[in-house]
Amino acid sequence: MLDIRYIRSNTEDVRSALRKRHSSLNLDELLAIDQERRDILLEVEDLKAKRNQSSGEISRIKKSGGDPADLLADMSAMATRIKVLDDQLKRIDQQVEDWLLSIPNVPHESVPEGSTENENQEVRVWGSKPEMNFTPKEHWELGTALGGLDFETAAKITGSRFVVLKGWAARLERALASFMLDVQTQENGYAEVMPPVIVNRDSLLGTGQLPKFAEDLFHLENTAYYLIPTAEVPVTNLYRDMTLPETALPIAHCACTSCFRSEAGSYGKDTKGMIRQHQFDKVELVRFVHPDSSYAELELLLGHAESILQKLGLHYRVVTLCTGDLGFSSAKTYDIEVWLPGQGAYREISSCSNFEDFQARRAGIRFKPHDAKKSRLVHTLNGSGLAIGRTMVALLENYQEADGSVRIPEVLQPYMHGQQRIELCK
RNA sequence: GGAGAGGUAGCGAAGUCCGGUCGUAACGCGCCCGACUCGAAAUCGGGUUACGGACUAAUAAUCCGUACGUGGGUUCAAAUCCCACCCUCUCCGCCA
Repeated sequence: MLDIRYIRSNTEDVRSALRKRHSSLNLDELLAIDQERRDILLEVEDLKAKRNQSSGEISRIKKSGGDPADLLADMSAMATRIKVLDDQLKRIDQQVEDWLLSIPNVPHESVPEGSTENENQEVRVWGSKPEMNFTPKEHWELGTALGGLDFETAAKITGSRFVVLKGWAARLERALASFMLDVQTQENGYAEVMPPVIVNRDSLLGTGQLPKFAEDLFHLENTAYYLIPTAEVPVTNLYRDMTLPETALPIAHCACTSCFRSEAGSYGKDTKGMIRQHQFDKVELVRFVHPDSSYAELELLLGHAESILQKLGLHYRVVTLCTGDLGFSSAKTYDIEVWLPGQGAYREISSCSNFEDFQARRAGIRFKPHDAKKSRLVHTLNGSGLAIGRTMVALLENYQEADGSVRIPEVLQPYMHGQQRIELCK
């Protein structure tokens, strides 16, 4: 959410940001209702000031045994008017709120302009494509043949876009989670949490999934609860409506949770395999930082996510999302795209974003500067470190051998009871 | 699921029965500044909510409004009375 005062005084900047995002929102309407709101506010607050004064007088008159009948008549008329104005105000407050909740974040100046992912900007490439003297297979083919991935059974017990992991695959899922969490907690300073994967509306409003993107979420029938699409939601909301001491910043948390996405509107995309599932596990990194350092913090966060791929020896590239591809709440996002030899494509495995104060304003996350009276909004950042299912996909495709087996990278072997190779699962 | 108790500043807590300068919110603790001290403790003095609006270059000062879990209602006036909901705690039931 943007600050209405910022929109008022920097209207052209916001308009230009909306244009870059190809948004058709018309700010004039918002500015008009904002003006109307303040006009009403002015009148009703003036009346309330008078009411407060008279109320005190009535009290005094009554205490000294007098009769405040004249004042009471005045007050009655005033009360009626105040009620009318308060009702108007409530309606218009809601309108302003709805408006503000629907305006996307302003992209950072370093974000390239563009309309589709084709205009994302490559930042760097790490490693190189593995050399294979055979035609690499896709992960679902390998994983199914090796007995670890079972899409058919998942379809029976639940439906499409689910998978049953068996044997080595189930263990590899756990191994990856442990490995990633160990790196982030032991080397990169994140404090691990395990939050609920079911959250309420306020939490989803706080991070920006609601009200605009309800169709992407699983809503639990007859409740006010939703399944989380990412641990970003519960972890960011750990500090909702709190003012933190400045010395506490930066705060860094990591969490491994299941994530649930309805994938409405992605029919036909990635229908085979584990790339796009309704349920998947992900290690998420979340940082709460001082506004002055949030872009340095974004580079740091990106590095933490990259370190996992480097340790796993997986070739990847980093891209900056262009304005047209940028998420609603984000001011700047780097995607890490891992190379998948079977697909012959780079695919997103992590997304690292700086939300600046966009989420903090919605969620009421502030800090108290040591040298100032007023609290300020923190900046929030998050990134995947990493999506576990997609990491398994990358491992299968990158470490496959001509005979259909798959090598396990050394750093993971301790987590796999020393297993060095995935062969047919009995 | 049943019964009971509770939700007021950073924390504890008074006020609620019987509505009226009680929200810059008693009192205690904590925290900040000062005095005393070589320094500290103790003691003494002072200060210490957030948000919105007006005025502003200002996220400074000042003025006004709002907020006693949340949302409604009654009233000239609600922390206080009425209704609904949420959360916490205790006991019982059920249960991984």
